[in-house]
Formats: sequence, C-alpha cells, structure tokens
Amino acid sequence: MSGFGPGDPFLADCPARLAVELIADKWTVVVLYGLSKGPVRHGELIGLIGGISRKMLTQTLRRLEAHGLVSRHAYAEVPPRVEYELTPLGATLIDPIHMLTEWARANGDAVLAALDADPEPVAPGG
Amino acid sequence: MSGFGPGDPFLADCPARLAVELIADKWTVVVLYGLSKGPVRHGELIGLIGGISRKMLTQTLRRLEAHGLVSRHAYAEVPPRVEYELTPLGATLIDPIHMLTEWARANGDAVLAALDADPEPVAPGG
DNA sequence: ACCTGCTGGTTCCTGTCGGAAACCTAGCCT
DNA sequence: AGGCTAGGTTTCCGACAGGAACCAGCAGGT
Repeated sequence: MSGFGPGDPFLADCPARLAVELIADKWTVVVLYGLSKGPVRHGELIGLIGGISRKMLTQTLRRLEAHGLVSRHAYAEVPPRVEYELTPLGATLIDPIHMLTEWARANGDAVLAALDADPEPVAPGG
Repeated sequence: MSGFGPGDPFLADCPARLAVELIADKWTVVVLYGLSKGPVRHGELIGLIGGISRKMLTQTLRRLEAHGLVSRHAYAEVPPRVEYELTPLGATLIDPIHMLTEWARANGDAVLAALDADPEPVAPGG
C-alpha cells in the first residue's frame, strides 16, 4: 500500500510524468477529443470548443504536432484551408481520453453537487 | 464522422466539460494518482511528487476536496498530522487515470522521439 | 526558561502564461 | 479598389504559478 514503482508518474525524470504533463493542460484533452472523429479544420475547432482563443488553439495544436500526436495539412487554396488530424500515436490517446469524458459524463453532476455543498473559497494565496 | 452529441466535452456549459477542466491541471492527475493507494500525508506527497510546492499541493488538495474527490483528516497531534484520502467519488477517477498513466508508460518514449525529431519552437506569441 | 525543530499552511513578490482584440497575408467577388 | 474569408501572429494586460519566508503549537534539548 505504500510502494510506487520506478515507472510511476512521480519524480519528474520519468517519461510517464512527461506524458502526464503533456495532457495536463487546459485545452489539450478537449482539442484531442475534437480531433478524435477525423480531420478537422482550425475554424471548426474554434466553433466546436467553447471559449478557446485562436492563439491557444494554434499553440496547443503546434505542441501536439511537435509531440507527434497530431499532423497538420495546409492546402494552398484561397481562402486558406488547414486540417488537423491525429497521428497513429495520437490515436492511441483516444481510449484514455474517452474514459475521461465518460467519467465526466457519469460523475459531472456529483462533482457539481459536491461543489454546491462545499462552497468554500479555494485559492489560499490569491 | 461529424456529429458531437450534447454530452460531449464542448461548449463550456456542459458538465462533462467542467469535469475535464477539473483534471486538466498540471498537478491534479499526479496528486490523485499519489492518493490512489491509500491515505497519504501532506509531506509524503511533497516528497513523492517531484517539483510541486507546498502552496500548489495545498491548493490542489483543497480544490479536490471542494469537488468531493478527496477528504481531509487532520489529527490534533504534535507535530501536526494531516492525511488525505480519496472519497468514493474520487476513487472512480482512478481507472481513467490509470489508463492515462499506462498510456504514458507505453508511449512516453515515442513522444520523446517525436520531440527529438521535431525540435521546432512551440510558443507563437511569446 | 529559552531556543530549536517538526509539520502543515499561508502570505509576499515576481515571472510567466492565458485571453481578447487588432493586424497581416493573399486571392476572389463585387 | 476595397471588402470578405481563413489561418496565424502580435500586443497588451490581468491572473495565476512558483519560490521562499513566515506563522502556529507543542516537545525536547541545554
């Protein structure tokens, strides 16, 4: 009940920890999920995801691209068209993300209820 | 291939999106994982998790507590002892998180390799 | 009696990041 | 010629994360 192995996501020098930090981002999970059903255009994602700015979407997509999870296809048309698609590596993340979203769907109300019952301020140093 | 239902984690007003944003935090997943094997003390988590500050740990735990995922037990001893434990609701998150960490363990090297092959700068608006 | 230390938590200060909106490119349509 | 479209970048600013110091409360050493 007390041992964590060397592959556990602790002690920042293990690869698992890096990958956890990869997806532990405000928008990454949602963007990845948005790409889970096939190639999507930049503007489509903007409309699909509520509240993300173009800057953050571009930044998130670039990071995912650099990490090999997303591929970018720019067509030399006018007006410009750019499609983003999951790579095979990125597609392997869909299952975990689906579990997450399924959990969210199943337990979102319980979380909301707990928040409602416990409306204490959160930030200590703010 | 193009339809997202009303329960999908988009359009910020759905509960799934809120829950996704709950765990889409730099430390939340790691802290939750650290609690997955039973009650843990504050100081233990500090040592276990590399790089987290006391402030962020406290803040993360408070937020998880407010959301009903973690319970806090303070013992009136000297020196003080405080243990954190997953609630039943919080325990339901362990499975998705384990899938995430398993993915990380399996694909961390591939991500690192992609980063190495694609060392372009990421931040567009610095 | 005084000082130190253990442990959890909080406050101050600062650097960085996220978000909104404006600007840019480049070709078609009016 | 000027506006529209669509992706992307830049600027500016507020909020937040992080580090380190400080606080509380009592036990134990000297």
